[in-house]
Amino acid sequence: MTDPIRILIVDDHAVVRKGLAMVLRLEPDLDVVGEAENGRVGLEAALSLHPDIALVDLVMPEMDGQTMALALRKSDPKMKIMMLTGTEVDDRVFDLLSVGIEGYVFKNIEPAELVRAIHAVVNGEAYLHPAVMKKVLGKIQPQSAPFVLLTPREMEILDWMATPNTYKQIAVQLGVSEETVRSHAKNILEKMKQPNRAQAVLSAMKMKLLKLNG
Amino acid sequence: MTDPIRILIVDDHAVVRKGLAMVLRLEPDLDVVGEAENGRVGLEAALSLHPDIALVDLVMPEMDGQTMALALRKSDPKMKIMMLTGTEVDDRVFDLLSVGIEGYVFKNIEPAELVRAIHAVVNGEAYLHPAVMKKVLGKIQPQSAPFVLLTPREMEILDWMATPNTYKQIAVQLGVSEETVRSHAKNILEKMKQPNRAQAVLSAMKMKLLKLNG
DNA sequence: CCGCGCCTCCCCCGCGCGGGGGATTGAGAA
DNA sequence: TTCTCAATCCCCCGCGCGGGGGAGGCGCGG
Repeated sequence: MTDPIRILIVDDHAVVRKGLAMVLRLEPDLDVVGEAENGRVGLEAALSLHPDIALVDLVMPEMDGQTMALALRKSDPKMKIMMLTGTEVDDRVFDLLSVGIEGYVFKNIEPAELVRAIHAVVNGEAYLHPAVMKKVLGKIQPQSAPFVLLTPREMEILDWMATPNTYKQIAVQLGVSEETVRSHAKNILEKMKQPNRAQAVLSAMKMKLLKLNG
Repeated sequence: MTDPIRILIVDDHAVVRKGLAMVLRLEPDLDVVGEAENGRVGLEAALSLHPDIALVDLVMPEMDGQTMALALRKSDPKMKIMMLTGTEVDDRVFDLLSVGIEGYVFKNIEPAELVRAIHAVVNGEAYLHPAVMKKVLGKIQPQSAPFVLLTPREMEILDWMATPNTYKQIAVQLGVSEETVRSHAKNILEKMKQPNRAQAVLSAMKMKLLKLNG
């Protein structure tokens, strides 16, 4: 067997901390190495204790979980972070997830489930509560609002407009005159109601007409 | 108690179908109402049987799971779909998820976990295998934005560069001179090695320095 | 047949912008 | 203290680009 998983618990409610610690200590391969009552203290504890994973409450005095997670990400990008919250799931989860946390669970989670979640996260996977996952899925699905008023040729030009090429260079690539490209570009800008090339490309990407190849 | 959950199993391997059916029938609140050996047959079965959820294998002859899921989505958007696959997780999962399935599990899943997944999905939640979830998360937080060579002020200017505002207008907004903004912009372009404002913004978005607010 | 949309090409104008210089201040590191 | 660097401001130049105009050919549907 490998070393036990070192866990730091950060929550402003002592009863929650104690409860979590008790549950987790029942597992032989889990080791609660520290507790903290807010983000500021939790951050210090995390940086000195170097746990494998930090269970962090979202709402706390002094420094909230998101702020702490952000700071922790910068200081120690490898440390896993699992966020603990109530049961509300609003759009702020995306801000949270964009911080780069690996786990997101609710406080009413089943102990066995939490243990599994911790293992998953420490193993480099990610664990989100299904309700949160649903929201995330909904975000990547919304997909293709097919607002295509552009002709095929204009779509092609639009693709090229997302490149560093000047209209003259695009014209060479397409084997037409620069004036033709500029003419298409003008029509595109007008149709999309965008003031310039940069905004047109940005707008196109937002409405999924273009995909960022990267 | 409510009625049992009606399940349709679609897999080209009889042994998998039988195995799944056997495991699921052990649960009193689960009811396997049908089996099918490929997407085409599965689609017909789904539309006639109206199960609560369809467990669908990804790779099948005649019609694969993704095609079936897509067709099923159009015919009966409320029916839940859980995709079953091997253990490979490549970028095609995003095509799959964009179809709008609610579940994505591997065939080597623990029976108890599968049961929980089915319940979660039928309850309107979503269930993804942690490895898949990790990939999805990586998509919305492609994470580790280490490439921050920009100063805070430059980041601020970069944000504004993603707007239709001219440098002069940005300067007014920030309460500084146009020359200052242009100076920052020049430094940004040089640091990012981008030829112009449009490419800088695009590039910034690709490396997630900027997020498309939409 | 005739109109209409699409693609092609052309001209002019003015300004936003990229790229090249440089200067000053203040904060923080060496 | 000295030196670096972020942040501020200034000048000049040339070109890419947005916006305005117009025109001809071609295919397609009424």
